[in-house]
Amino acid sequence: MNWMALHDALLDHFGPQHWWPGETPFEVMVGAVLTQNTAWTHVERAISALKANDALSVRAILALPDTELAALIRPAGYFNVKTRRLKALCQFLLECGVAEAPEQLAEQAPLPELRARLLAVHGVGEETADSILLYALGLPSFVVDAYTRRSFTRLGGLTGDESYAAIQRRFHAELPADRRLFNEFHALIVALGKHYCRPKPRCVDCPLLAVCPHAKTLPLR
DNA sequence: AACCAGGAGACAT
DNA sequence: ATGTCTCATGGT
Repeated sequence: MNWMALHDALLDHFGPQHWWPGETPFEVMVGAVLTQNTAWTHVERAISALKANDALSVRAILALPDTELAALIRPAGYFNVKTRRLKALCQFLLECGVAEAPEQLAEQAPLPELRARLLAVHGVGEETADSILLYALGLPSFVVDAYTRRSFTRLGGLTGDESYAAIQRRFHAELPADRRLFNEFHALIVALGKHYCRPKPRCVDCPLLAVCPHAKTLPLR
């Protein structure tokens, strides 16, 4: 199948997704950690709580006692784990000298090095690193998530057992390194996943099957 | 009432 | 390198 054609079909079907839902680059970074294996609606409450307590900044988060930070982000789940991860991320930004303007992290190194430095931060795995690179810093690093693997497996573009790195290489090979394209495509894939590629699919009559001729014969898993 | 959500780390194999 | 367990709230 043609991956660019799939993007166009998705855009036509679902319309622009306006991702990432967040007002500032730092808010996007925090959201990237909080949404790990968690529904976005829960993350919104946690971020609202942080805002309501003037805690949505690098220094404010680092200044909060763990128990207080955990209480604020409680609705996002895994609050003890995410408390440590948020602090590790903020500590990293502080040490980079971008505590007041986290978006300036993008000026400090080329994309591959930035990615490696993010991956070295506790609690920042591949998807979180790429989410930060793409949606907070505006750099063309494709985000691969559970929906991406499920949707493309079901549409016939992947076998389903590829590693994260292998899937990302595939996207980078199939598409021009355009940050706006990567932004919209990933968001559209999530929209597709939510509607048609849940673990237990309710509706298998996906209107996008026309773009992916092999999809009809694929087992749903 | 089980199942799941825009994962990552620790640990064993 | 790859597989399994844990972390936790709140929707459907």
